[in-house]
Amino acid sequence: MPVNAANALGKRRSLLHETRCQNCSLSSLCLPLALELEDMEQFDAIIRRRSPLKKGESLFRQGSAFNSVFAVRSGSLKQITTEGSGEDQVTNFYLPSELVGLDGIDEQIYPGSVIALETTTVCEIPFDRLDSLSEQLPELRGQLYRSMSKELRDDRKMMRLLSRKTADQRLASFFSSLSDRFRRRGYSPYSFRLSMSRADIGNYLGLAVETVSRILGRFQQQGLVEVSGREVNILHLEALVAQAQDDH
Amino acid sequence: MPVNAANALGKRRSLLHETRCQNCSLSSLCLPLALELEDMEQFDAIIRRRSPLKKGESLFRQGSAFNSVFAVRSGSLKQITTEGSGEDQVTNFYLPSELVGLDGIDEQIYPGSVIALETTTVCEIPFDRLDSLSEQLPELRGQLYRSMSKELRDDRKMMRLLSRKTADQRLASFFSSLSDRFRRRGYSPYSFRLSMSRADIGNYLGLAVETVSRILGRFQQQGLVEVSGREVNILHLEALVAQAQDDH
DNA sequence: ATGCCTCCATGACGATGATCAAGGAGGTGG
DNA sequence: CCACCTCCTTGATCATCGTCATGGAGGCAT
Repeated sequence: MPVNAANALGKRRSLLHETRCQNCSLSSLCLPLALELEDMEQFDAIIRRRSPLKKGESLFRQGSAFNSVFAVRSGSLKQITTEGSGEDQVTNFYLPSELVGLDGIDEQIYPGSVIALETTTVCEIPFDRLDSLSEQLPELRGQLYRSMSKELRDDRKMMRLLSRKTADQRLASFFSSLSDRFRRRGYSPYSFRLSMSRADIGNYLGLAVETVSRILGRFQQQGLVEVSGREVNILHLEALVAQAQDDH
Repeated sequence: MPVNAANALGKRRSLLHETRCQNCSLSSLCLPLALELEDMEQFDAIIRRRSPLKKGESLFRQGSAFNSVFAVRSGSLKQITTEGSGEDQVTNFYLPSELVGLDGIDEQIYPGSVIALETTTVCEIPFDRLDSLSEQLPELRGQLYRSMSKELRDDRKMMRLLSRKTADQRLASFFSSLSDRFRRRGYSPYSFRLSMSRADIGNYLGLAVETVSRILGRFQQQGLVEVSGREVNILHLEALVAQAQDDH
């Protein structure tokens, strides 16, 4: 088969199979999850495909104009906000199917930069189109409300973590939460690769890098996990979840 | 005038002047802020009035079924979440015009209890009616999206506060934020009464009560504020705001 | 390979804020 | 008016975790 024929086929395949919500393996987790096939096509029509982001590239920058929300298709990202002359703060990590940018609706400006932690593809959803479509599709509207509501709940959990949990509990929470998110996406909840650095983790959890390192070492000694660089093997998930609770 | 006539008049007055959005002094801050008069009447029609909550009474309990969101009309409330056998965590304070309960949409359950800090009146907005009305009124829908988005942004700020700021900065942030919220509501930004206890403040900010006391004392010595019990007098708002930034 | 990054681990020290303890103030109900 | 309770303050001590410092490991370009 000539090379360009293969390319054309590849292009066609991706158009047919990869870039449409119906064929997306994430459709049961993503925004259109509640839609009928017919409605999904309408939704699909407003999506803009994006070329993949490379590690370190930003989806958008803090302060730039809000136009779209984004659904992560593959890879992962971090959100960072810079305030005054203070240093950055990692406020979120995003995994496939999660919605990025919802906190920009209010002021029509993105309140933080979002940066790819690895090669990452996203679906861009122009918000004005999404809003009008949500007028016609109650299911879509409901799902959008639910997504935002869930993010609010998750934030409250994070606030609890930051204000009441010890460093060990924070790390344990972080790993069990990651494990759970991988599980929901069909990956192994026991064995995965961290796409973020220790510094990112520490910043997110309100801990110094050194503390993260030390505690990971301790977890390893206790036989809870096996960590080698960014490869993680959870040996004793139960115990980790128990550690994560703050009811010592 | 006979007593029951006075009562009837009182009832009528409140119906005409106090219980309708058009006449509410908060309408420029509250959910229907973007609505035309005509649309506001529609919105008004789905509101359920509630008899005032007394101090300590709960609007709803953690875990109870989600049916409505609430707009605070007067007074103030705190949201507290209890996790496992751990102690309570104060996750929010609500002032007039703010929306309570948005984080319950997702799981159709309120994720925390909401308790009046003083005599408090709220407007109940059944969510299913709000949702259908938001189909017909794009302005209302937009405002709802914006409210949730704003809450997300505020949460991110709180996360930053909890993970990066010192105890002094937290208190300074808390007071300047309160000051600002009072100002927006037409009250003095310099002189107000705290409706929450030191314990609530500490819990909310991730600090021990003792620390809150000590730092308030220090602020007072520095001439930043005057505090007597729950009465607060801000003497040097600029300095307080400066303290609040974490760019020492 | 070699050098130069960034990232990660580990040790020593110190500061910030939690905990423990005790007492005062103010409000409420008898 | 007194007793009691909750709320608040202040002091002393201690632990957790941040900071500083150093060295190793791995990736990437030359």
